[in-house]
Amino acid sequence: MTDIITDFNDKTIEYKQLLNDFKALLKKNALKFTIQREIILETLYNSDEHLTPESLHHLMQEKFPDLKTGIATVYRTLSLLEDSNMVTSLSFGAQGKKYELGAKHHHDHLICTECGIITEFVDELIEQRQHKIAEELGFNMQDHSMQIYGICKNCQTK
Amino acid sequence: MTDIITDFNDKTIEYKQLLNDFKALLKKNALKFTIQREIILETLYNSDEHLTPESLHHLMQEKFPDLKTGIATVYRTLSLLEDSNMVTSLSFGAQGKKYELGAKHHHDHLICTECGIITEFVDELIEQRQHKIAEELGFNMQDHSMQIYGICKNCQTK
DNA sequence: CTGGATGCAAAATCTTTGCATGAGC
DNA sequence: GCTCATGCAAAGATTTTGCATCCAG
Repeated sequence: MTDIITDFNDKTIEYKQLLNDFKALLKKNALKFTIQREIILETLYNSDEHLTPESLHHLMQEKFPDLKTGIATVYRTLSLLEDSNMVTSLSFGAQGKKYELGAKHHHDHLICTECGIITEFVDELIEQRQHKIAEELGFNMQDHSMQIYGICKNCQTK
Repeated sequence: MTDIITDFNDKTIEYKQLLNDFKALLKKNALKFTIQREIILETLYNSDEHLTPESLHHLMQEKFPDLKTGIATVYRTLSLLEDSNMVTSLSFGAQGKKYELGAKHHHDHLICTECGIITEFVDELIEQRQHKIAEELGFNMQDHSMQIYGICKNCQTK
């Protein structure tokens, strides 16, 4: 029943496929595939962090200094991706929203409040219950996010 | 097993006690108990909604038109309360953060990504699994937070 | 070619801060 | 009385928008 995954190397979706999905989405809506949009998608894909519009913009400028993308384009593309459920936004404590690609494999977080280490896990039973709850309350579930806070084994012995 | 709570009438903490906690907190930090701070706490307590700074400010002005509290005071007090863990903030799709009193009974959130409405629930099975997972991974669990995102019944029919 | 996309800068929001005044303690 | 809190307005941040130009299809 339990299915705990603690490493993050097996991305579930290939970039190629992701890119194709994006292109299909654009075509379907008579929108255009631009180099800026591609780079935004790629940067999101290659980052394991949750990015703010600003940090995403910054990463893009680092990696592609020649192409000076405007921050407005980043905002516009993130909205587009969010509206079509390709990325999700979250915001913890601090100001501003953070975005991540929804296509990466799903996982929850176990966060040590001492040392900050983050362990990822998935529990099938919880996943199922979440769907059930959403259903019972009439929600069309799209996503979820869960964090457990505690003190990790290592920090307990200090 | 399932224990879904969608209404909010069994507040676990009396307002008196909450107020005392707040006063103790202030005293401990050599801060002052002001009428504005009291009204902010009371408004949070009497609201079943998750409030933005602006909506909180609005409610206060409705109920206490004589006392014209500045929005800056609302922001300052919310920061104070959040720093001392008396309130927690959440932020979903839309812009801006929403605050709620942390002293109310424990619950998780179901958030509509269309209209932003937040429904609360508790599921015993999930609570148990969380403890179990933390244990299995050697964590000493302290707390958790969970949000399910989706589209609410109402928005689905639009 | 044509309509959507971009960059830029201005505008609109949202949040924080400085300062003079007012109020707990 | 001191010191912190408040309100106001100005300053900062963040996000959105208008518009001329550019470019994918």
